[in-house]
Amino acid sequence: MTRARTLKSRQKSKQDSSTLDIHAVARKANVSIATVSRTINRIPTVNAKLAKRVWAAIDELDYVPDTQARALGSGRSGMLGLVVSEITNPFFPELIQRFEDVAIENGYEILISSTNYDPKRMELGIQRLLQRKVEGVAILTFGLEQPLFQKLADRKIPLVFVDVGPDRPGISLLKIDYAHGIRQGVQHLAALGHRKIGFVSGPMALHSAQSRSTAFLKALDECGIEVRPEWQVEGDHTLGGGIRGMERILDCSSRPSALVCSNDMIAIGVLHKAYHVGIRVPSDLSIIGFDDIQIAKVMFPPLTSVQMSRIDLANAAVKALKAHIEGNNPLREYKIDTHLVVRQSTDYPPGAFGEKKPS
Amino acid sequence: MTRARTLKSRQKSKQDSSTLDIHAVARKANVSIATVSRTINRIPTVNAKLAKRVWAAIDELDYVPDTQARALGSGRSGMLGLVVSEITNPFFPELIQRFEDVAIENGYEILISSTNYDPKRMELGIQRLLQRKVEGVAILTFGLEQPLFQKLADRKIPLVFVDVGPDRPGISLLKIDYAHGIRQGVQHLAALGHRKIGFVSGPMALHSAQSRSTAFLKALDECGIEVRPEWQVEGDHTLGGGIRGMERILDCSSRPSALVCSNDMIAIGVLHKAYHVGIRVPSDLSIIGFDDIQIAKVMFPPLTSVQMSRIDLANAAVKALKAHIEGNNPLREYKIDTHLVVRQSTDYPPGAFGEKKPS
DNA sequence: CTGTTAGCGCCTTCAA
DNA sequence: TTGAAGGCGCTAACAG
Repeated sequence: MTRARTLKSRQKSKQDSSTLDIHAVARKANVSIATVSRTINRIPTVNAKLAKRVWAAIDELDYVPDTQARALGSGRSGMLGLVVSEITNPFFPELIQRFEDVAIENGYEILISSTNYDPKRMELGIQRLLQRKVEGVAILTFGLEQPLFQKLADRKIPLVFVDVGPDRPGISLLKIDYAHGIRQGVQHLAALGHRKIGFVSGPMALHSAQSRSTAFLKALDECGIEVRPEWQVEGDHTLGGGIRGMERILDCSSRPSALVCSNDMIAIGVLHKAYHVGIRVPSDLSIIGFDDIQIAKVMFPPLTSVQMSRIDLANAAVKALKAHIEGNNPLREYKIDTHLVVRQSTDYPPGAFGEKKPS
Repeated sequence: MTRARTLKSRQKSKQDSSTLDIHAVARKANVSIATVSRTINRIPTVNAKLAKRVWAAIDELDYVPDTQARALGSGRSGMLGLVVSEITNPFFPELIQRFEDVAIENGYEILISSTNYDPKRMELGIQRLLQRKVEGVAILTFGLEQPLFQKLADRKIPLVFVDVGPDRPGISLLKIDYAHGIRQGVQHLAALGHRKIGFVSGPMALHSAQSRSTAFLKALDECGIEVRPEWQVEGDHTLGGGIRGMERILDCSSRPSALVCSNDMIAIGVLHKAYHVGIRVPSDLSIIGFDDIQIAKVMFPPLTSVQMSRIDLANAAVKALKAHIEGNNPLREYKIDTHLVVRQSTDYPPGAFGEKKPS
């Protein structure tokens, strides 16, 4: 069966006569390719002398192993997928950065897919993740339709969701304690004397937006503050959503003295609109955001916000995925805390002292 | 030499008896794997009837071709690398998003690598790009040390740089016309009556920061405005850089009435610091940013900024890379325009009317 | 502990 | 136009 040793030379762009592959290294180091492979993979049973020769050869040739081939041979792609809603919302880059760092620390590469709230786009993204044979996927979209992830689940790819997800093996949840931070926010406002508090929510189709809204209503109740439906407006988690939300508030017959927002982008939109119509923050209106993104602290005034740690989120996500992949008894749920960061967008309600009402 | 047909069963996690690979599809469609491959790759010579059968089989089995294997077989990874400085600077996500969109439209996947201004991190990132066998890399870091990209160049991987880069085949440049937008900015200030104009630069190690600074000085000269070295302060392209830059300006014996900033993050930092010490914008101090990131327009006051189109940048980068990869006479340079967007952070200098100086 | 060798899943020439 | 079969570069039994 020995066939003519056809000098391998397909149309591919071979630079020199021999390709810079594991064979070249093996030749140079005078060992077998298996030894080279073992050395690269840091398998401890390799003779130190040989290993040194191998590394030297690698160095000299400037050899870089081909990840694709490695993945094919080993059956492990070494990639984690990360699905986010919208990369242009500053919350996500901060999350992505941390996720990437942690993933790399753990020997994984990441493949990012941003859905932009578009199911079609999301489906394509998932298709790509599938094709690249990701070993696990963190879906940090905060509530987009889960049916779309069915394909991933079908292939038994470990998954991490935020808040809620199917109760099946291979799936973990990052349970965010919205209630805690939001309660702190409402209590903070109540302590300042606010009784007229509104809420600009995210899209109610998003579970996370619902949770925040619910947490707000509950906190209001706990403080014995009346809920005014008119002051519960729905936006989306963008600047525009905040601006439109504020416009809705402006239309109210009577206006709230404080507004809690479902995320910082909304809060910034609200703030912007407020100034635009001459409402001063915090003297006329107190505002609380959610997420505590980086720019929150340099807004004018610096935004009081409920912080949700991107670091904790990313850490937990990678940790969960890794546990699933390696079979190290992954947890079903990972708790993520939230807490209030008080800055200057909240203050006493107007007229709290001496009824000085702005005209 | 015929060896026992060992039922393929390495430790790998095979789900069922047969893997869901191209063979399964071929079997189901009653064709050879070659035909399946051709069908998937949309090679026109495939009989329509067969193709239909193949697609049906693919659909039924929910088959997804393995990109890794495909890459190995074809020698094309289908990936483009994108190196950015700092994913948490809002300028970059806007760029990344567009780059990704365009890349996908053109059949490429992207691999992002953010350097965080850290050479070590950058080297690791490049290593990863190499391992993944990217077909081209856009280095949109605006000026980090190029020697680090030697490895990419050595392997003849098509490269795109911003502003400057080695003049070699396979390398294109995105030439940004900083001068135009910055001149507009300075002229705008001059027209308002400003004669005392300072500049908060980015790190001068960055070519793009130098270019902006140079463009500023040139524009000043063109307007016949005196350059005051004390008012040229160096920062970095972050919020902190802006805050520190403003602190340096505050230390000056006499203060400028307007400040041009090397990017929006600096401008926002400056704005923040200014308010912090009671300087009003734009009545006491006019500020111009650069980049025109999304949040610039919702700052208080909305930031006047020199816009550099992320869309144009991303489009040109992918276009250049694609031209190189496919050998379609790529251009050496692609021009990117900049222009001023006037908002409310610029106004007449203090005392322009009736010498009303704030105490 | 090292070397030999059979795949991994696909692409692509080659012969039919 | 289709099918058969040899790589692509690497990993991981298996035998020594």
